[in-house]
Amino acid sequence: MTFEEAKDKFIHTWGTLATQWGINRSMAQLHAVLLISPEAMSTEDVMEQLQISRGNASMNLRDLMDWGLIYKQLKPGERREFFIAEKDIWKVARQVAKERRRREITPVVEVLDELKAIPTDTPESIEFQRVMAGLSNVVSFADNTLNAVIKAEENWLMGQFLKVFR
Amino acid sequence: MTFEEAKDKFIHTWGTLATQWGINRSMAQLHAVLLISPEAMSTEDVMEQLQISRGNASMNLRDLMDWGLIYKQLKPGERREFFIAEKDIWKVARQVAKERRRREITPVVEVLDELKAIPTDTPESIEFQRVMAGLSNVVSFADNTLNAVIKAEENWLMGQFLKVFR
DNA sequence: TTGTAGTTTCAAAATAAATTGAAAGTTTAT
DNA sequence: ATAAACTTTCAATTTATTTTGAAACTACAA
Repeated sequence: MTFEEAKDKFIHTWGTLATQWGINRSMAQLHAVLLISPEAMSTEDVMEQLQISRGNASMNLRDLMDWGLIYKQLKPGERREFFIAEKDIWKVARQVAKERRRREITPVVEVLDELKAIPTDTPESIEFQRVMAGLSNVVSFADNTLNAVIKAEENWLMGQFLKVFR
Repeated sequence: MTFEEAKDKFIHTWGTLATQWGINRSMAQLHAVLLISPEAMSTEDVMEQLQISRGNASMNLRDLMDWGLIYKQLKPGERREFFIAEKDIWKVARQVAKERRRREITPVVEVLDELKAIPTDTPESIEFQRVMAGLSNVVSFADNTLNAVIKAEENWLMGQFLKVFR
């Protein structure tokens, strides 16, 4: 397999995979392209490489910035904007964990807490309670696990930071 | 909030949440309904409760069985099939972890292993290698974490099993 | 100002995914 | 065998999501 083929395969695979999670193809492919590019790229560059429209590129680049996965880079003397991906993959994982936690875990916790509070009189409501309690536990576990990832890396970064001043 | 309201809220919330993961609304709502039902339910029952078509119910009940989240139950003297959900929420979590691992992690590992093998000559291909190696690490971590969930519960089950013969 | 290079927005079009419903298929009882 | 009760399948429809492209907007330069 040549480098070009490998590159295409990666971009393509990443796009397909992302669809299974809630992420759209363009966004995943934009991320893939920027991840493996040693240079910052302009909107025009990525549009051409992925054969997508200007609007699509613009919107998804913004979403990627909202997720904290890519950054704008201004080149001196250049009018247009360039984009560069966060290259520390653990930081990428941390960002994704953070976002997913915020979007997916937090709202469930809130609803479950609310639903755990209903009275248990009938057999149906007792069963309901049991399920809510069980789900609460599982969700807490997921939440703690994600937090561990997020915090572990933060602590590691903090460690590196402190070394400098030792 | 009355019990009926809580029930509706749970079913509705679960359906919405599921969409963010790759699961469709009907499947999630069917699961929710069966989870909180103390009794096994017929296809007709769930169709009526969720106001969905026979075909939709049939297909999604099958998918839920494929995921190992619900079971068929035959009632003596009854011709039609009844469905009951796996009520051990940790077992549910374990099943979901297993399925997602199989569908989402395994294929990525394969592609990454293949892509890690390309030659590193140009600056571009060196960068590419770095990214692939980094992703490999992260994916391995996710894989190990999921496995820990899966195995922890299996060991626990195995422990319970062995107790009987002690 | 006015023009130019660039970015963002958003209604409309294209694409993808979920759902329906009726026909075909199964199983059991008579 | 035939019918009745029930389940599955799948082409057609509906719904939801993604993508396009051109107009509106912004920032800068002459």
